[in-house]
Amino acid sequence: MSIEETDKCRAVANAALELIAEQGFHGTPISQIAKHAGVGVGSIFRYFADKDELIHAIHARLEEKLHLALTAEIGGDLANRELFIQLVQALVRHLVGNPLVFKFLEQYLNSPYGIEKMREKFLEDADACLCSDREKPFFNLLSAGRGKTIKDLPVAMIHSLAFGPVIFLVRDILAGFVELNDDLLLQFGESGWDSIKI
Amino acid sequence: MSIEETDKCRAVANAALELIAEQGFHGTPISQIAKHAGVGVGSIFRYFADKDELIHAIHARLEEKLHLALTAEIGGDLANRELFIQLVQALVRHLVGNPLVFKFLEQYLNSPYGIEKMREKFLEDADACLCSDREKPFFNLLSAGRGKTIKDLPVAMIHSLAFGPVIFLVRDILAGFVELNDDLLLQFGESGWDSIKI
DNA sequence: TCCCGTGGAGTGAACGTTCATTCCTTAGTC
DNA sequence: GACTAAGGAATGAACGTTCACTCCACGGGA
Repeated sequence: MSIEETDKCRAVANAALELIAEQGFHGTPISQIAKHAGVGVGSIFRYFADKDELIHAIHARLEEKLHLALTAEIGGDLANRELFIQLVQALVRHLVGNPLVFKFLEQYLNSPYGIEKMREKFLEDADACLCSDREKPFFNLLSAGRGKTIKDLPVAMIHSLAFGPVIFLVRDILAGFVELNDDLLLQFGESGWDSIKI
Repeated sequence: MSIEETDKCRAVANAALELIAEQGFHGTPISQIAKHAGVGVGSIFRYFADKDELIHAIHARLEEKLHLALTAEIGGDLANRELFIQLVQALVRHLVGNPLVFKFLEQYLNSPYGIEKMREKFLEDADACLCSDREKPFFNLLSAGRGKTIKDLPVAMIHSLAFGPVIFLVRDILAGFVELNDDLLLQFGESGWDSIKI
């Protein structure tokens, strides 16, 4: 069942997102999700075949929202300094502004759930996606510039250089280890570009 | 009990490392670890108070080995292009050469186990360590160069720029998405430096 | 030399708990 | 009354942990 179909469905998904982001997949029993959503345990299994399906549905929704949030702000060729920096800024802002999303996705991508998803995606289209759906559109745009404005390295390496720092930075911001401001974020974006530009 | 005290103890730790790296903490029951180690279930609880203690002990051992592997190769001021590049190369090589170590540590640091460890460390010495023990010595060396050869950004940000790409790259290499050679690794190290150098 | 007593390492069946999932009951709507 | 949605107690599987037991190495007495 689609995650958006009913109010209860959304309530379950939101409750699950909140709890899982804080406690992890194995730390949040269905019963707790049900209570937090104000719903009976049995109802959850009316909306989702099992816990896995619930988790995958949440992931799909978050990926979609993230995608929309970024494509709304960014358009054009990322093999271009200013657009790349805008992308990095938008990505950091979105993730910092939605900590639950970040925490959930981080867990998802570091779990058997995400690993499998990632591998499926990789097999079906080796050039299009590496670590997650998250960067797919940007990934293509980045690889387009290889050898022109961007170093002629394997796409996965460009990807690591571009997005590795972003994930680490967001993690540290949410942990309270860094305080971000506009100027710092700009410098961070520029630094990322420095690592991949020719 | 120390992880090195007896052969059986080591056998348990090695079995646990192998299984947990592949299946995750929650995917590997004690019973399976016992079988894989050729040991009775009860014996494990003779060596380690509980499952958590076993996991922490493995983590401690891996951190120590990693630390030794890197300090053996690297000495001097990392706020210096060549040494920084050497560090990145050594780190990637060690992690790629010991996939189980990488997979275990990645899981550990993304779990409540590691998060707590990380926070403890941070509270006890806010400047010394951020994401894990892994980079502590290098972290200090990196922060020493801030404003001289390295950009004057918060230490955590330098940290993200320096190590974020490394972790992402190793993950992609182990997943089979990139094939590494000496030249590529060198270019990768140089790219990392480009992002943090003034 | 042999035998028996002792201590402690090693074991795994059994226990209690937790959890995902089921399924029967109830409430609501037409 | 018939039908569907919702609820939550019941269920059974899986897990971490315990504990009563086995086994072996060793030492001292005969």
